[in-house]
Amino acid sequence: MGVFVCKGGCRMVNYEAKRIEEKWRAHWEKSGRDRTDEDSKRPKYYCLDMFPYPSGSGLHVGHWRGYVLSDVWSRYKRLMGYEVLHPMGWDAFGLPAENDAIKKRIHPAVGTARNIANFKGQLKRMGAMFDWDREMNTSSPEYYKWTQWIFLQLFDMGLAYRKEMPINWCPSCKTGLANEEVVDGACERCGTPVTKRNMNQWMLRITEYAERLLNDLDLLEWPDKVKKMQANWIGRSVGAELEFKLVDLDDRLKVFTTRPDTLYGATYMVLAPEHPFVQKLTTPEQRVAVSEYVEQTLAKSNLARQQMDKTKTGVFTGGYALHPITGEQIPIWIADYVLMDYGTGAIMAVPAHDQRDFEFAREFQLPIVRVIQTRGNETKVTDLMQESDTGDGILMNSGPYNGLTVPEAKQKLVDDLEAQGIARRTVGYKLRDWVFARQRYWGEPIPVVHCETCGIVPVNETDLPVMLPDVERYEPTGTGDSPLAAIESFVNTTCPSCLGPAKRETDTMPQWAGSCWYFLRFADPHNTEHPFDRAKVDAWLPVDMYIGGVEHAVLHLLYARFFTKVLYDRQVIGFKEPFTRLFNQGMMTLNGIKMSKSKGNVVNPEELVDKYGADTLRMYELFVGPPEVDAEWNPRAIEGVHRFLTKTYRLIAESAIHAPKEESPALRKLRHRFVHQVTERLVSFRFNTVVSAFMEFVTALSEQKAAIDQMTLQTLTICLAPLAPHLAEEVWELLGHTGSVFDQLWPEVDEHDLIEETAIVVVQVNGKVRDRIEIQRDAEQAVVRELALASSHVQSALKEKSIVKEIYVSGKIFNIVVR
RNA sequence: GCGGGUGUGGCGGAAUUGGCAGACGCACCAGACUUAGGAUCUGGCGGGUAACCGUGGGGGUUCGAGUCCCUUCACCCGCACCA
Repeated sequence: MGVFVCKGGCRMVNYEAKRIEEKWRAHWEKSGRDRTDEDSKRPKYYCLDMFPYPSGSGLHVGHWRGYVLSDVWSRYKRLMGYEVLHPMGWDAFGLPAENDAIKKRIHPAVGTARNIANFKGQLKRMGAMFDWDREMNTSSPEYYKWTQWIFLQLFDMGLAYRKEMPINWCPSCKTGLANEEVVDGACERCGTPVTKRNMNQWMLRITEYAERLLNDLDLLEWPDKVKKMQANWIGRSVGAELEFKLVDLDDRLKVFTTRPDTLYGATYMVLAPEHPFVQKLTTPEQRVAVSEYVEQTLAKSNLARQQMDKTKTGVFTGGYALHPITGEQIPIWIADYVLMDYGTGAIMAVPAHDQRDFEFAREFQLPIVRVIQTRGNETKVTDLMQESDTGDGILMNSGPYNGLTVPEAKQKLVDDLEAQGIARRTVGYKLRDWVFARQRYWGEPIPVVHCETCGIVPVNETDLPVMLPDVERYEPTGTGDSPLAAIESFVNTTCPSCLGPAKRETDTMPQWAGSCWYFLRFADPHNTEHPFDRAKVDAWLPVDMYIGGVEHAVLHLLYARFFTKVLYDRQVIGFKEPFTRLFNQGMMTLNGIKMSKSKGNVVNPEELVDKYGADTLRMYELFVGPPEVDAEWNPRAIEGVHRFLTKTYRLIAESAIHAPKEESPALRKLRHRFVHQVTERLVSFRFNTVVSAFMEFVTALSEQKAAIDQMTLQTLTICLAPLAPHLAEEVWELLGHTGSVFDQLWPEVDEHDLIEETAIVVVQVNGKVRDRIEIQRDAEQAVVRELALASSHVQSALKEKSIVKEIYVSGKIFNIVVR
């Protein structure tokens, strides 16, 4: 124990964080303290961090936040008697490594390995109890073999398919993107505006799972915000497909609508410019205008199509449809506000009751017919409408349906049209199938071959993994081919089916692929025969607590849920949802902006660990604010936490020597109140207030005149252990124990010790505090009243007033109402 | 536009079910110990001389509102022509 002599000659214990932390880290490593025991009789608890992409820039204090949180939680659960699985691994496929490879001519595997070593060292210095024996890396063949295996299952189930279609294309990353990766019309990674490109693509049929992905959100203890974001993204809407006959054509036009009740208000139709009917509907007079408009639309980037002021544009095709009931002719237009990949790519436009249709109708002087009489809107002169009216009401201008309510009309109209075979109830989703191929090098090769005679043939399971070959140049070709296409030894192969010559698929999987199932692999990370042993996975999963940033709300979290459901259907696992509970930690900001290397505003944890120790930084990360809220880094405030730990260390170290066995009743009360408070705040994830509870307790202890007893010191140490594990182990040893503090159990609270005999009652007059009086807890109201009225402060407030009413909240407040 | 969130001292933030607003920490001020203090310890610290006033603004319910209701403003996040 370090001791220094202060000015006055007193000897003081010195808190040597660095020495203590190195000592215990070595200790834990040697004893295997952090390894998860498969044979433990304790109940299981799986606490998982969203595993990191090992970037070159390492960790900053913002990254620490989530890892500290999960570690505190894991250690707390350990002390609560659970066998905790708290693993860590690397989401190691991805563009930065590849871009680095292009720039520096280092193989991505080399750069990635170096970054991983760096990350791992940093995480170890944090003192987190990761079970490093389970470490894994999505870019290793041992792992991606099974990612490819899962792809084969998807293929076999018909959930992976190829389709020629215009997809989102990032000209800078030179690859296709999923819908989820396009933010405000730009590439999520690099911010480059995304364009459309027609490509033959691997897709995953995630839409097939839309309904279950939506419904099963109910099973999850996730932040409402995230559930809403997913629900919103899936975007379920109930409606109907209606068929319209076309004038002079044999075909029927299908439209999707959620408002079949407004059928009589349909004054025109709109097709997406890409709609297959456009050609045949267009009359010779309109041909030029139409093809010009179609060309224009296709040339527009997504960004332009979205962000351009929403002035409606469009062209009349010259064609007409027939109203299914009245037989009236309805002109058919094309406009880019109708999207080809939603619904049927065609709509019936009801300008009176849809704002977009209204704007379009105004722009092109198309008729507007009100068919719903809404409350407070008595006008029947539809030309006077200033905007569409989407309110509820009674049908009008709708022939036999007049007088029905909106829900009645929806029901009856669809029933009637259904009877004629020209309507069908359907559900539409905003969710699109997942573009699951990237034209880049550093990813899992998609394990199929293209055979001239057999077509697309999956690689035999026994031939997995399809190894990612070494290449000379990593640059994307930009032609839509991945760099793998240039490697003949990779491309040329034999067909697993007919054994004839065939070519390998050269696209790779998107970065999300590996993270779609890594949480399963952690239960059995070294299995070479299977992706994992089902019994192990079913025993550990689902993840009890999943901690990570909210930025994955619809990307990773939706994809991982989809994979889980597929594997459940495939009977590879026995549960439908991967993550029971989710917690999103807030970001760390500096000068109000998100901390990041690229913005040049990172705070390096290494220096802080050197100066104060990891325990101080851990605790400060918690103290900085509510864990779910963004927090501004305050370089000074960490001092306060460090002072607290120094004080705590001294208090325990110095008290340890002469600590009596017997505890005083006062300390016993103090201790129980503390444990109660800290536990309550911990379980409700109010970690910032957990830290203040410690501060208050230690201050109260240091104000004690009597020596602090052993029980109190032990309790303090155990409670502190999840937050400051190194310090706790050290003082646990100083208190004379030999084992790890993490083999102890979290202290229990005796409710009896929380009850105080006396209470302070606030005396108010007309709601204003006038005095405080001490009473026996069970004092009768009459006694309290007498004491309250005896107070001189109260008396002066009562002067020349008469008492109207008295309210007594037992042991808390006595309020006298006067006039 | 739609959906969600947040507004409390100089700052970060506390405040079970409506019941003492400002816990805890930072910064600041004063003092102690010191050759010295960017160490440590003690005290103070919303505004106002006071009565009182104070949780973005206005209104309401209540004996009592940061907390509930209505209204309004500001900022943040998500979605965004999804028929």
